Amino acid sequence: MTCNCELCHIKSIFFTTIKSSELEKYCENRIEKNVKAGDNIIVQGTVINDFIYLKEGLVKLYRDTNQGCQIISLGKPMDFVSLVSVFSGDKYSYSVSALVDSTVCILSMKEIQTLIRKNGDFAMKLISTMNRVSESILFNYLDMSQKRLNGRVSSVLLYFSSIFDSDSFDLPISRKEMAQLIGMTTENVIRAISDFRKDGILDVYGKAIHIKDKSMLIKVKDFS
Amino acid sequence: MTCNCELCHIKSIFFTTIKSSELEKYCENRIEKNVKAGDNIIVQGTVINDFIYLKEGLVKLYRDTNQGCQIISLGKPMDFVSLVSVFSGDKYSYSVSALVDSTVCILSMKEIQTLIRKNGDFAMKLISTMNRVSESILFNYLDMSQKRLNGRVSSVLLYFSSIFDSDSFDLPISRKEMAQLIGMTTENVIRAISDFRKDGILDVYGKAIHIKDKSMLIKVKDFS
DNA sequence: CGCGGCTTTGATGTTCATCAAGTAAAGTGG
DNA sequence: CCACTTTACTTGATGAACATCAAAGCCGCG
Repeated sequence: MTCNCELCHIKSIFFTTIKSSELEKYCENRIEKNVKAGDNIIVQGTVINDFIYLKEGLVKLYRDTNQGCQIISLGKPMDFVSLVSVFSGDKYSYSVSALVDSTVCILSMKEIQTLIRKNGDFAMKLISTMNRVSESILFNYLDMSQKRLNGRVSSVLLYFSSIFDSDSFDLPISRKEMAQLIGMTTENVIRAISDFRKDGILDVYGKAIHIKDKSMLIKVKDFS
Repeated sequence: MTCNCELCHIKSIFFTTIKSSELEKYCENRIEKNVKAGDNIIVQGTVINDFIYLKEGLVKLYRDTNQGCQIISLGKPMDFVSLVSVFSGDKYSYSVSALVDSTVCILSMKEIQTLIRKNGDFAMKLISTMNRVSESILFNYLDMSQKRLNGRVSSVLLYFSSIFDSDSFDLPISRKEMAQLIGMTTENVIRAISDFRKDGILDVYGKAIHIKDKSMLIKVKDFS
């Protein structure tokens, strides 16, 4: 395989701290894998051997509890996939699956651990990246918990609008998944979207969303 | 100051990876500080210069938002104080204050960064400790969000029972703080505690709590 | 083409927030 | 040390937000 990590658009996460001469070695040992929408990338309860990150696409991080399925966060490239528990336990405490066709890169944990020990700059970079991601997940959660139904749905819609960089997009998740993400019931998510449609804030055709009144949607996010 | 880090009961967090000969240097540069119940240790919005950890006592981590004050988590020794944002931003995104008389140790961030770069074992230890703490805060949040009022209050009471290692203890937080911790109103926290008292699960005299029926309290935690 | 899961709407009930009002406790200044 | 003020605590009544249940249409997939 031709090594192309030098050209990878997210190499800044790890590889700015690695000399080009060394990079080739890591590059060759890595596995790049395409996953289809719906495919599992990580399964809760399995042993952690790999260090996985998302190169392209969109994923959901979730966990199954006896109260049902709970979506912890959505991840895009630059957000980690191999997140929190990678260095804290021996088994994954959550699952990850692709929401759209995606590409992941897989390195062995051992190799990463060796890098941490050998390359202090890499270690620093990794720590700050992981903490930034953990913090954003946690604070997003704290923000969400202060909002009511309509505010939470607005947040999610605006999140998609921002990552797709458009006011028109196809929802990459079902109504049910949105409910699992914001901690409400499917019925009430549907009602919220319906309200937005009736109020002229959105056009909705199934999964296709067009935001007609963005400033209003932002107001709902901030004051609801 | 006599260096006593060798004897510190929480030196395992950091200092098992540091040679005794070197330890003395870090030990001398550190500041040990006693704080009284109610005192601030970290103030949201201030610049991060120090690496602070809790040696003894109990603290609350909280943030002020325009919706009011939100308690993010409680921390005891071995849980970090200088948590998430230490390596992810330049300002604290939360405050920390002591719930009981406590002792903190303060090192300079620069020194810690030097250590990370120089000592790979230290870096690994630090990463896994920080991730373990981040993960436990996040998953505690996820668990809480699946419970209703009485279940959340049970969880908090059982948490205190476990850290004080007794069924009789003085609540180190007010009803209002418990409300901010579990995301409910003060009135409803009081009602929940009142219910437990009426049902013979607790004896309550102000802040003094005695758990009379622990198995019932656990059932409430698990099924409510 | 038929089955199961997703979506949608309505009706009903539960859980919790809000408002109000009063008591107890704790801090403050003379 | 006491009067005063503020903050914490407590209970009840009411209403809002959300879950649950039910029923029906839709869509995709084997």
